[in-house]
Amino acid sequence: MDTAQKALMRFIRNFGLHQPDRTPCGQPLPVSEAHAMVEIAGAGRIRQVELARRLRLEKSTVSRLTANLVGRGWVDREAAAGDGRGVLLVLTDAGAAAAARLADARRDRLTALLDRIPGEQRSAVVRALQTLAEAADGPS
Amino acid sequence: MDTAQKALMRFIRNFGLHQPDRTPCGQPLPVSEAHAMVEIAGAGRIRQVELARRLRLEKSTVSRLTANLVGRGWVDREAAAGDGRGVLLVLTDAGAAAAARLADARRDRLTALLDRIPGEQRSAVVRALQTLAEAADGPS
DNA sequence: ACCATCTGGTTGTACCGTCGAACCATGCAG
DNA sequence: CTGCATGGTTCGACGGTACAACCAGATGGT
Repeated sequence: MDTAQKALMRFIRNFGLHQPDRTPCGQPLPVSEAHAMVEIAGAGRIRQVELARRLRLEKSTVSRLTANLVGRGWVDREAAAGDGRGVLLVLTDAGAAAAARLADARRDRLTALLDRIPGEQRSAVVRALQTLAEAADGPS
Repeated sequence: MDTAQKALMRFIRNFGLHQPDRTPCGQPLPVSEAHAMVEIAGAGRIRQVELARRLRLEKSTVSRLTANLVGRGWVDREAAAGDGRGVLLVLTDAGAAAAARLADARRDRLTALLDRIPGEQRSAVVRALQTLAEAADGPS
């Protein structure tokens, strides 16, 4: 459908998905780091390679990403038990607090968006988003 | 809603909106240029400043973007009639052909995505996308 | 035990994409 | 004509990603 095409592009631009650093939170946080924080917070303890898989990023990218988060004092690297190569990522206390703040900011932003949608359509839109995410889950 | 949050993030990652150069078309085209091509093709003849407004980008960004497109031989710059400052962007013949090819590739990709959605939900999802784009249209 | 291979990470290089600031030229209002 | 606003360009900086080269630890076959 052609209208879907335009709608998606319009959403991307309007919502600012194009703009690298427009993460609305206390500190202007790079988007990729925000995504990583969500994943680490959700997993509690996660292998770097697994994080790369979930974010669909190269291991080199994730390595650098992780270095940034460690630099912020939000993440600790631990040696993976039973595998001398692996690195386990864990949130520090500061990291957990930051993750909570980020979740708040993100929720605010999304709430603001959804508030502009008539109530009777809102749940349909949320469901559609889930469907879309699901559909995009498989191979490319 | 928290589920909407996760769905959106999942969609962003799964669909590869994070990855700068994953434009599926004949030539590996930078995403921003693809967006610009759509807009120019749609308008036929557009002021650079207006393009910036529609893409929600800085004029400096659009200036470079335009230079790239001109470099590809896809766009001509014309002087705006009645305003010595303005620049009018117009597609060349090659540019129009490229725009058509891009539209095809984009449609293919989106079709592939929508094909993974059960038929009875598909139209709802498309409508929801439009609603979302609409909602994200206003001030941030 | 040993070597080849695989796997997880790191570092180097390159590129895209964006912004803000400084700057220039043109238009416009008083 | 002076001062301000507007459209564009150029400069420098940085985020974000990929690929390739490399290293270290794991694994499996002989």
